Amino acid sequence: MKPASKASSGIADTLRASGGRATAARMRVLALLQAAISPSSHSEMEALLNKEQPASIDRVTLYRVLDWLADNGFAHKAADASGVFRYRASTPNVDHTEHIHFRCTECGGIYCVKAPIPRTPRLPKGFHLTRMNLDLQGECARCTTLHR
Amino acid sequence: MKPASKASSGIADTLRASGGRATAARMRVLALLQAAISPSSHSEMEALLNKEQPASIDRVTLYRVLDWLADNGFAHKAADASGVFRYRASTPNVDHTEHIHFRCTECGGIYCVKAPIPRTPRLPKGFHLTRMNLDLQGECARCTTLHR
DNA sequence: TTGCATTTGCAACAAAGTTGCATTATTATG
DNA sequence: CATAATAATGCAACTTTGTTGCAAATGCAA
Repeated sequence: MKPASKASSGIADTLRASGGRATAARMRVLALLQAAISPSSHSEMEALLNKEQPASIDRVTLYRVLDWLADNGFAHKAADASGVFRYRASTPNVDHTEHIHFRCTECGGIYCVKAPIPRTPRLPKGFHLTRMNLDLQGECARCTTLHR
Repeated sequence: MKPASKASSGIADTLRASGGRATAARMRVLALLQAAISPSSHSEMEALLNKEQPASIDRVTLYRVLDWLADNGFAHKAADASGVFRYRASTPNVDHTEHIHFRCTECGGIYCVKAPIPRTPRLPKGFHLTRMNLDLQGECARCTTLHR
């Protein structure tokens, strides 16, 4: 038998797998992100959390939890059309390094696009490339329909 | 003869054409936007303006001028990846949409790279692409030599 | 040149996000 | 199970970015 330090509730193990700790805040926030139908802002998450349990997670902690989730591949973070960051649970078991992302400027959602990565352009002598990023922007299907 | 109210310096007439007034602030800001190689933020514009003439345009006025230019079709306004609004002249002297930019992470310089733009990837149904941006980062030739 | 609406500058405010630090909670280890 | 190490949290204060109301200045038409 394998007792496991605390509760091995799936999400907890997943979080621990990244080297970090499986805290109550992280699990609640990730669960909410996974249940959300569209990318959520910090203030929206805060409202949600306070609704299900008043004065639950500190403002700053929520910022840090969201960023931690994004930094560790559990969520995507992107600014929406009005410049506010929105977070969205990422699809597990998908490697995001080898494909292109489409960013909806309306809702901030990030979608994977099946397309070949363009080959590295030739640079003038002496220039050294360390990062190349193809950024697609526009309006996603959901926002297009909702919007009109 | 047609004396024209004040100075008919091209830009002034263009601005007046939209029904608004051709003020000093609007002309300076539009000129700077047109000269800029990449979209500029409010704070960048403010720094530029103060460099060429200290304490020249009020912070709030600059916000209003930029928004007025955007609202009247002289500029485009969009939030960048970090959530800050950036403005770019809508009819710049040089068209920067058809080539790629290389940003030096050392000196911040931006260089135009002659390289073919990758062809537009196929998107899922309902998705609308409005901007595609290939972002190259690294060290420019000058910094590479200086640095080592 | 004058009248008047439009712009500007100023002050104050608001929202979004960050930082430093003391306290608390998680987890590995004995 | 106890506990020490350290990672995460809460709190207060702060920064940056953007907005609003209003009096004073300016542009423009007549």
